[in-house]
Amino acid sequence: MNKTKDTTTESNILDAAKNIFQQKGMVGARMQEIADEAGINKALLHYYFRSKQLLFEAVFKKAFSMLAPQLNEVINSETSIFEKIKNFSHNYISFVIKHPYLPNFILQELNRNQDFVQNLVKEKNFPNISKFKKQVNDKVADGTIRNIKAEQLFINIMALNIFPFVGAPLLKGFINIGDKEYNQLIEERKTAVADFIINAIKIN
Amino acid sequence: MNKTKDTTTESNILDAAKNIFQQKGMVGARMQEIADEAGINKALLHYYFRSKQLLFEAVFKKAFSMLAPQLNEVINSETSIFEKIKNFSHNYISFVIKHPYLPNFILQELNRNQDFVQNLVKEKNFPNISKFKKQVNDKVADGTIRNIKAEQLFINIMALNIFPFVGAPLLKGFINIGDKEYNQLIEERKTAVADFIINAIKIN
DNA sequence: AAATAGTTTAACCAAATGGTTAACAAATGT
DNA sequence: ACATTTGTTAACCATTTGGTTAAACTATTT
Repeated sequence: MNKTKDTTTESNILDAAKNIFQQKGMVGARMQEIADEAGINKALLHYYFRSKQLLFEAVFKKAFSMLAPQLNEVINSETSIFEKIKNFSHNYISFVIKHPYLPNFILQELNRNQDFVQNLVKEKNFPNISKFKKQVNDKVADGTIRNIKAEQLFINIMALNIFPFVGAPLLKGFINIGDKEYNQLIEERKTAVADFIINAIKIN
Repeated sequence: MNKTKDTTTESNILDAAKNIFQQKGMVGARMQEIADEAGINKALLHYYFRSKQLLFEAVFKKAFSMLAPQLNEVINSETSIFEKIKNFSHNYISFVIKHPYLPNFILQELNRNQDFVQNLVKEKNFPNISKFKKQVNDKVADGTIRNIKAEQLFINIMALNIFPFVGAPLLKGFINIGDKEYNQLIEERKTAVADFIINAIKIN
């Protein structure tokens, strides 16, 4: 019947584990805490997912799969570079506002276990920027945008979109503002980031 | 005599703790591992620093104090905005190449303990961007740079400089390159980042 | 209704972990 | 020389933690 929001034990666990893992990370999270959050016994966690490691991987892959397709979709669409940058920035920031722990969680765990990323790259649907690269190179060649390496532009796009979330505590400190004002700045970035990037690369 | 490189036990410990904490974080680090790294007994850690928490705080503050003054110095210098952006980017990236774990360590721990940042803000020498803010507003007013909020420009500068380090594993995966090629990209960013920013804001 | 398979729990366990203690060694002062 | 402080260690301890077991409970099948 209700396929969208099934409250089976398994998805309950995944949901609870997501909350705890994203707040505390793999090493910081306790199985007991996840069990409590899910309102079940600790042994039941091991019944559904054999170990902490396997539970973590299930949560991580699910989290990653929420972000990767977005990137893929935008970057491989048939629109112009400028449109891609606008769409990606707006979509990504809107999405992450709803899942604020996500980027930090993924970055932290990827840094903790460098090999982990090898695993992800192999999976289908892992973002591939070759199309984007070609597009940038073409537009540099025909004089639409300034001379820039596609890789550098890509890094810049990711940096400007993702960093404000992972660096939020630091930035709030530096700028000396509270949550409310900071969220307002983030909100503005839905369009401001693309404007900034386009100004940086566009010729006339 | 040798004030620069004293190899007293205390600084030995701090050095070992820095290595372990920066790689594994506060929760992931083990006191035994730090003791081993320092080549001493575990009890000696507690003799010098009473607890893991206090040892961690000592390491963290030392790490933070390596980054903050740099930012302060550049941002409060008497040079033009463009010079500031150039200097900061070049200095920061050069510095972090030598201490690659530093940004991720600080960001991670700041995210883990949101209150911690309150502590840092109070300390003297904590970066203050008010001078930078005024400078940006002036330059917007006199038509030197495009209309942009100083806060947004500041976030962008930080993002473009810091993110390539904390997001390295992810970016290497997306761009599909190895360490060597990625380090080369980072090297280029010493100048490329400032060019990008200046292009984004400069009018003619 | 009896048997079977699937789900959930309380109690338990071994290993790991931060921290302590008490004894020992090395400086340091008198 | 002796006493006192400072530095260092091995052994120990209480607690936490991931994981297991066996029993109980529930749904499904026969």
